[in-house]
Amino acid sequence: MVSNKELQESRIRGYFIEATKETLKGEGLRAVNVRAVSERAGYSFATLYNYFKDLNELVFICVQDFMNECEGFTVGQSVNARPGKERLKARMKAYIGYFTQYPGIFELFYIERMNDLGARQPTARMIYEFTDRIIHDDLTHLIDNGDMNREQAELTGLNLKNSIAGLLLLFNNRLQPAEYLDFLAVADKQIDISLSLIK
Amino acid sequence: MVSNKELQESRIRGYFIEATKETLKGEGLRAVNVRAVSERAGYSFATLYNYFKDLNELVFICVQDFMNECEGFTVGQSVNARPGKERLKARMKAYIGYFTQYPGIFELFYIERMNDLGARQPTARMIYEFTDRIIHDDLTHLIDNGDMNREQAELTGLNLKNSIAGLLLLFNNRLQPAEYLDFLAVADKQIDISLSLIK
DNA sequence: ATAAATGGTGAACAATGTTAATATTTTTTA
DNA sequence: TAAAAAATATTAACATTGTTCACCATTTAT
Repeated sequence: MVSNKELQESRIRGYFIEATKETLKGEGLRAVNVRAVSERAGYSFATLYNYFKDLNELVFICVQDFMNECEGFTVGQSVNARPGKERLKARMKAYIGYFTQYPGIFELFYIERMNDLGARQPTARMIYEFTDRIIHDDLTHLIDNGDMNREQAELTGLNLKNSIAGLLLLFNNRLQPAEYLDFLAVADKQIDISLSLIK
Repeated sequence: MVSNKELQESRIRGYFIEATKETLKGEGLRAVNVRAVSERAGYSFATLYNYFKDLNELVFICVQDFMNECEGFTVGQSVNARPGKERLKARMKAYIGYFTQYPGIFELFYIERMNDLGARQPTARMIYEFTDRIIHDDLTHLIDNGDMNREQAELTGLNLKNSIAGLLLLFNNRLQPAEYLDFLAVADKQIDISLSLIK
């Protein structure tokens, strides 16, 4: 059971977390600063430090929430696709769509420096394994269906993880390709290459 | 012809650029700040602004130099490899080696925000096309040799570019895989997948 | 020799993260 | 219920970093 005190404390933490998430989605990571977030949460900037070790901790607490949201989105965008190659492709496209719609969240997942390395190691691993989780169902389905073997599935997953991270990095951070439509075409091609081990 | 004035000016710019490059290679991008670089160059921090628009401009001027260095390194590391698949693989490994040896340069190429977007567009394109340039010779060789067609070469290049960027991003920024030896093994696998369209 | 231009510098300001002392509110207790 | 104690929130202050500007020194031109 939770005491009143714990409940109240977790509510206030929630206000800060919500303010951070809104800022991240709206204005991006660079707009997230102690004063802006605290004002949005309805507190003075110093109050933040009564509930979080530092700004970095607060920011990385958002990762879990965004993961769930992103996973829900990709699954939702692929309900009508046939399990296997078709659904995997749909999910990858949704995944890419999510991170281009919210470049601030991409920054948070892949770019932002994790200052306190030891403490953030679990987060780093979580992020690393996040793509795997989204891919997992369909790769299993493809293996069970005899469309590829375990080895090929592993390689496909590795290639998807790396190439999509790179694709998003180059588009979000380097604006290459410069036009969104060109980017979508390249993304489409890239997914097809990654899935070419499937029978 | 260059006037005395131009020569002197370009020398001083060179001192700042050299100081920035040393800092980038040694302590990384986060150690690059106006006061540290200026002191290393032997001038006051304010002097920097007599020669460069801002710190960002100075930092991005280094890109060209590092590109040349990186290209020289990858070519040097692959002189004994047979042109085609073998040399391409050697070059990709050298490329990866360069950016893991100097994570600060990786940050500069792929991560660091380009503040003034319009002005930095050429740099962004240059970086985007840099990998292509390193890959180009061997892909051409493979096409001429009948080991793959033009379409397959394009896809291979795209996949290499994206997946290696992603691989480096995840290792340098998220420490995944956590051990360098594991990372090398993953990198090796990843290159093989990308090159699997070659006969 | 003096005036003008050039180049270099420190002072100063703004933004941001963070800490510590202070003020305020809530809770406890006599 | 009123005073004391505990908790919570806020303001003041400092450090770091990027940047601008007025000023000083030095060189160059007249």
